[in-house]
Amino acid sequence: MPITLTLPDSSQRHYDAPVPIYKIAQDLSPSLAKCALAGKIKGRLVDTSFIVKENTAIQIITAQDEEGLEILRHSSAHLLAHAVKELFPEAQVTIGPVIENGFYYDFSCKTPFTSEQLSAIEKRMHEIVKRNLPIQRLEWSREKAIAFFKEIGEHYKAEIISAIPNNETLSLYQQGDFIDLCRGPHVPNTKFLKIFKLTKIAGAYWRGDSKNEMLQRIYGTAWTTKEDLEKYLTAQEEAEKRDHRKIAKALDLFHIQEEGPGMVFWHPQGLILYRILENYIREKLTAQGYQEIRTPQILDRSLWEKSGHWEKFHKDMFITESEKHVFAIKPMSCPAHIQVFNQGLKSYRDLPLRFAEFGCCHRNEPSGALHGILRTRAFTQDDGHVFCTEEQIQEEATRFIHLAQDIYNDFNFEDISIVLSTRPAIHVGTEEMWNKAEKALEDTLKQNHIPWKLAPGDGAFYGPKIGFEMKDCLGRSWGCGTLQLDFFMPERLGASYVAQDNTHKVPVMLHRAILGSLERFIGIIIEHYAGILPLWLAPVQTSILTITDKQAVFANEIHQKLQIAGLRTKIDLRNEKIGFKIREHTLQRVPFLLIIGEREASTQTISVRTLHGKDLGSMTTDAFCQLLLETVASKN
RNA sequence: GCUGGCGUAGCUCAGUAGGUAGAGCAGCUGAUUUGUAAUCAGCAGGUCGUGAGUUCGAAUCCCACCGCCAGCACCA
Repeated sequence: MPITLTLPDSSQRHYDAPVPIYKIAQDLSPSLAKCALAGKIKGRLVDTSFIVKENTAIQIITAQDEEGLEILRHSSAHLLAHAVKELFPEAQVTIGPVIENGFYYDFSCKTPFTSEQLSAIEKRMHEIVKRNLPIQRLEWSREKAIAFFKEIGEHYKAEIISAIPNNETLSLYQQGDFIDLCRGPHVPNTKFLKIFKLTKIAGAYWRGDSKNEMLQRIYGTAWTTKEDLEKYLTAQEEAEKRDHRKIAKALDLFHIQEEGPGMVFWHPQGLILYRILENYIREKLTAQGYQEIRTPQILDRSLWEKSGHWEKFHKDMFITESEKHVFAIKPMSCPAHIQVFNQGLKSYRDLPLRFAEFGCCHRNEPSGALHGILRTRAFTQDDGHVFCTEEQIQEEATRFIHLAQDIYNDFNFEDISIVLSTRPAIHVGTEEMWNKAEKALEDTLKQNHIPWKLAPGDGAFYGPKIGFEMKDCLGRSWGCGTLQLDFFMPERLGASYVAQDNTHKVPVMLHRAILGSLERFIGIIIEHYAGILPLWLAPVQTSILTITDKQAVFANEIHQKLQIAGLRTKIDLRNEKIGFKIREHTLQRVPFLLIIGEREASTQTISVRTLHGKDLGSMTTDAFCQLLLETVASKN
């Protein structure tokens, strides 16, 4: 039966009989055939050995295509498993997917891999590549596949097959003696796999469940060209220099020590940044009709029992006691905010009622989760709770999202992902409530044309949430802003208002934060700006550097003027060369350096040098003040 | 919490057939009065994470604990 194939440029090719992809590539051009990794028909990726039997659109995939690179990485994972099996026959293979920038493969083995073994494995991978092994697709029955993997002692593989639905075709891929279960597609030959590097070893639970065995995971990265690989590795090294823990040490912002794991000692410089953020948010919230409150740090166990936290989270709370009463140090402020709401009778006319608190919370996070100031055990939330009617949800959610976007804008964040998390397996409240709540959040996102990712089952036990996630220097995501709908806790803690019809109704509560935790947000912005904070955030905005001590009097006058103008200034009168002073203050990332020598003193001007070494020339102190104040106001 | 790695001066790091510690920077003292990213010299600085053990002798070897780093799990 003749078939007609449509190419990406809309041209057509005719064949008299079914034809494999590699043949089509050959017919198109020999050079294309040489680098063909796979084919794409009807949006589905297939091996080059795949035989096309019907009229269809077709595309040849090479390493230049995004999908081609993914296939390369996937095949690299198989190559890794192949090498491991040759070197460590007793290791069992499990899964080996593609991830951002590379791949990993999980192995079950008695002893973990060492870093020396990692290089040996990498070397073996290169050897296998040189063997030019064809990679062939096999389609076996379930019985045959299970029997095969059991026979060769690959029990995890057998288990994986058992979990695959009966109606699905089982495909396996063979390169030399190595056979792995895989959906495919794969590159046609191991010779295509050259540009890769194994990066790290780590433990990982089988099926991502901590109750299961811990497997040994090997991570690798793979690229189309050597240059891409080098570029990636250099970029990683550069990214590591942005680590907020390193920068904070260099800039003397804060420290954490053994006696207080996950708890921050803020130094003077760091606290300046902290306070700027706090006051900035305070102003924004006040403008949005929030009223700031402050609630106790520890509260009696009975309140946490009522709220449901004791049952669900008491292992994660710090507990203390006094006179036979057990108290929990608050892990969040919401139950306390309801207590404030409950004081006095509330009318529907009071709603929406917006409370804000810079609530210092303690959570006993697992030791392995702690990470600088991005994940701590003590942190301050820019917390807030909106009490409103069901009808007001949409409007309040929209107001919140606009506010969040407005604030993130001031920090020039471009890479924020928005995640909608829906009901978890264990949750309170009725399905009807959840349906309503999830829909309300989804509608808000839709109405505001905000793209989001869905995270099914990731919601809080009392309600669904919208999360704003930001990335750190190494691309790890951290939750910052959040909006959580709660139809449950107000009722549980006895909140009510008098409605228009004179009945008592339970308000809906919106939990919300924009920075999330001040600690985490500061960590994120340090990495985001690589420590070079914009003027409005810089702990020291300008340093005055004298050439000799003859200019001390004039320098002090300037210092005083700048301080009166509300600028954060340091003065360096040390008997050092100007180059030395410039270097030190530059390393401290001070945005503007004022050089004061005899010339300046005699003309009553200042010479301004930017952090990036640009000479702004001489100007009067007043002109400089104005320049800085304008820059601060613009948040640039 | 789990797996692996790591923990030496204020900071960055060196220090294995086990013989009781070293550099640079910072600090202090002195000299230098200097024009846009490191002036010179001298001095001082460490219970080698903590505890217990092996040994004539431990930063080094063994064990336990604490913390940090990476990943996993967790993240109200």
